[in-house]
Amino acid sequence: MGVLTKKVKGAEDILPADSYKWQFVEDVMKKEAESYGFKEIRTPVFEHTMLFNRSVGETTDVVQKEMYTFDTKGGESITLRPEGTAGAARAYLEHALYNNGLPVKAYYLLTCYRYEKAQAGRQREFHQFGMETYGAADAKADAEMICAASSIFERLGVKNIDLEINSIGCKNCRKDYTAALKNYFESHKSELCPTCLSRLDRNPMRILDCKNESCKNIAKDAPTVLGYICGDCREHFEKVKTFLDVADVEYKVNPTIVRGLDYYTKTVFEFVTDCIGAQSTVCGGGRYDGLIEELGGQPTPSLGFAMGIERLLMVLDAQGIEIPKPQTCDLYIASLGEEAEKKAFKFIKELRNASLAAEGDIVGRGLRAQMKYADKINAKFSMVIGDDDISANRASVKNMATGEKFEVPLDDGFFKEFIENYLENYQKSVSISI
RNA sequence: GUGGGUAUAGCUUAGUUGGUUAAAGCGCCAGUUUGUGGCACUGGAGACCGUCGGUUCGAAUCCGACUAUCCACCCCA
Repeated sequence: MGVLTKKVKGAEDILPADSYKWQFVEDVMKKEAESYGFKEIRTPVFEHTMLFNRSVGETTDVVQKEMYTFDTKGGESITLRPEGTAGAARAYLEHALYNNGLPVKAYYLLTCYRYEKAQAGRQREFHQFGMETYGAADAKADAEMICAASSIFERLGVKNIDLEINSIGCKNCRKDYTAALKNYFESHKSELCPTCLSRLDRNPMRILDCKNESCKNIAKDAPTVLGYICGDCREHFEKVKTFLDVADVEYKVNPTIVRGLDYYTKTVFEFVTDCIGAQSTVCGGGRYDGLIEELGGQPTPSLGFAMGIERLLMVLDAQGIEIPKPQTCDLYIASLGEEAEKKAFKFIKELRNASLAAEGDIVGRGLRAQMKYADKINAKFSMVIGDDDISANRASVKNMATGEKFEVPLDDGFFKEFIENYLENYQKSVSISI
């Protein structure tokens, strides 16, 4: 297969046979976000490279080795977004959204780009759903954010997904903690893996996240953040937990959760599962009180999360959760004979004008094959028009699920009879619900 | 960036110690006598067996390289 018919590594096609699954989960997400008072924000796929350097963090892996960065003909450095928070924060500042009153609540559904080695649950182009709140310092905002993520899983029927939370403190207490950690790991330097050795200077908190057995062993007895965070941060964290309890959201405190993007402060959380392979984090987020200020705005306590849609779909698949297939065709009209073909074509057009989904033969098949096609596309009703029917001014409509047949007139009375007597009853009997 | 696995029709796979025109199921198309789908039956299309090279009288099968893909490390959603 040549390069012309080969997709780029790490990219995926979402095919017609599967797109309904995406539409379904996206719809659940949108509805959920909107019920929490969030409105959609859409930002460009690319931003100035500096925006990500500044917000995601110069020392992070994402910025250092995973960004799709290029120079434009005008000499600007542009980067395809590796995540959604930076662009949303930029738009918040650029358009002074705070002037509409705080808090500002926004959600997004977008593609992200990271140049990583593709594997299960990790692609170079992937989709995220995310929610962001700006200008809310209270722990209730944290709890609300976590509730929103949690209820999306709940509505989709996801089981065995664990919420893990932690607090990594504010800028001040993190300084003390980082120093204590560094001190601790210095004394175990010889037992650390090479990667962790390099982390020791840059960002010792990441050592806690290492999967290497020896490092894990040392990390086990390392001082925990929770022992170092200041009074305010501690109080904030306690309040988050209290409100999660009030909302009946189950969680586990995991002191080793360290998010990989620099902007996080205080509350951090992840939803993890063991059913989709090594990339087990389906949703991650937290508070980023310093971000807006870092980008040049007024100090604005903010928070958010992002959910990987591919990973979420993998979870649904692994847990055997079936997404209802939409029944898209209301009426398939099969036709036999020249006059009948014209009549069918006209009817189909009129049904579509009335916003119904109608189809007919467009490849020149025989009656039997037309019926097979009607069955294949899962049409609700089918109808056969022959030249005889035109002179008789009657034709039969068939309910494809039950096989029942009904006579309908072939003139203007058709629409009234078909829509009112059959289609509406059918709709009621199936009653599609989310 | 480091490892490991896999590569045969659109999909899932079979192919015996190397031996003629490379199988099957699903899917697709057409038919099974007059104008009605699902079931069943019949037939058909569809594969340079990932690529290049080597061993051999002979390679889908053995060897090598490359490429693609998958999984894991790492990182993150």
